[in-house]
Amino acid sequence: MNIASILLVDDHPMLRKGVAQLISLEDNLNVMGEVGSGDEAITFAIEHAPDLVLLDLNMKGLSGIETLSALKRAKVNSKVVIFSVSDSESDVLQALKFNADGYLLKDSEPEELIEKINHALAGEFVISEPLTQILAKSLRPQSKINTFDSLTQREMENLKLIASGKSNKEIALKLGITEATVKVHNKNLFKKLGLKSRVEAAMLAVEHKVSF
Amino acid sequence: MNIASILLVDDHPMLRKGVAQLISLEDNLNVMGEVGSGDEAITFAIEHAPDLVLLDLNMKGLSGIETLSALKRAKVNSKVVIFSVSDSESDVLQALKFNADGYLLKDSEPEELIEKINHALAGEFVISEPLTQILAKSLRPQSKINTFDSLTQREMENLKLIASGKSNKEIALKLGITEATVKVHNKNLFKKLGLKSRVEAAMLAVEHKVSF
DNA sequence: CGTTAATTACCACTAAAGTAGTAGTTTGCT
DNA sequence: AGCAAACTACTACTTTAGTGGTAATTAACG
Repeated sequence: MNIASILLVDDHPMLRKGVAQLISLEDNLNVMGEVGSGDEAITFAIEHAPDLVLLDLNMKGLSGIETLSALKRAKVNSKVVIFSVSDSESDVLQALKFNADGYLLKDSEPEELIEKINHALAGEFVISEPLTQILAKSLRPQSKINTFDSLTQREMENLKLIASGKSNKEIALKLGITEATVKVHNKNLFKKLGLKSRVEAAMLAVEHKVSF
Repeated sequence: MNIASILLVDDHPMLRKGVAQLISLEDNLNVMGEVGSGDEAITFAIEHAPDLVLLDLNMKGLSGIETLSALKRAKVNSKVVIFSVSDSESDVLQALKFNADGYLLKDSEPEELIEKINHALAGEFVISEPLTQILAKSLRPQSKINTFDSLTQREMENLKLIASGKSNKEIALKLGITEATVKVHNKNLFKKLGLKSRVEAAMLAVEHKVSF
């Protein structure tokens, strides 16, 4: 196996040194460069095409996510693994959304870090153990389904049909009621949920993973 | 710590025995019962309220998912962990959707199984290692983003704003163009994607995880 | 037996959304 | 230079959506 080149991106030089040291102990890994900002990371990555970029999330200047996004847009052929202290759901999900190749926590054990980096290099998506629950949670029906508790059956049916792209006329046909009645249900459900339009209703429905 | 009671649900007696044996070796775990079908599982669970149900997915009669769904509906206060050979995305996602408390693969190492069961009992969501990638994948933007390749920049912007619930007027304001122009863009993008309304556009956008 | 909530339905509008066709600019490509 | 694509804008409609108010029917609750 070849030696894999790694770019460290973090605005804390101390931490960079620590990680660099750790990585340098591995025979098959090589720290190709260290930079302290997103801008530098992008420049460096485009220039040198490292096999993997270990990217801090909370940086001054360009944020980690922005950097990630820029790297992916630039079609840099490097794996990009987020390396962060944050275990917040939104951070993890954002990273996923922008196609990070992994998300590792800074408080991981050194051995775990090395292991996961190797897996990431092999093309696997890697994520620190404690985050699996977050992933799972975000895929579940939100408990916020309570939001819909105030809706009557009919209103709920309307909501689902709206979210499946149906017009009022089609809904009326499907439910065997008049379009006027459909409008009444819509009006009421909009008011209950504080919505302005059927589009908002549809989006709310998917957010809360209403099953159609 | 108390001894946790476990119900095994699997239509293969041999496998049940194997797992039962494995579990019985643990001091803090106790196999409270073994059943071979979803129906029996539901009856048993309601009757005896085990701390955890280890539930096979592919059973004759009531499927594992149906059983899971029934158990959750019945508000049985047991953790339900799926125990399956299937690592297919749809199975895992379905299990999540119906609020399984975990998803473990039958080819897990015995130690891992025991460990994960304990974690599940402690309230954690558990999942076999190889499945983390599946979870991650299903959260990512589908590669189908190609669908939107035919759209121009402006059409794309319109799409995003539509999907964020904005009206044509609001879109016009935001983009600094007239409402008439917004309608033109909408018309064109609807035609390109074969859509009938902005609601369909919005739904397509979320399906493909367009970033807003 | 009242009362309330849910469902249905109409009317009368106002406001959005969507469709068709025409057309002027700019930009990039040949 | 010439063409195509993208972006802009307008006119003129037609269709959907959404709001407000009124009201009858039914089922559930106390």
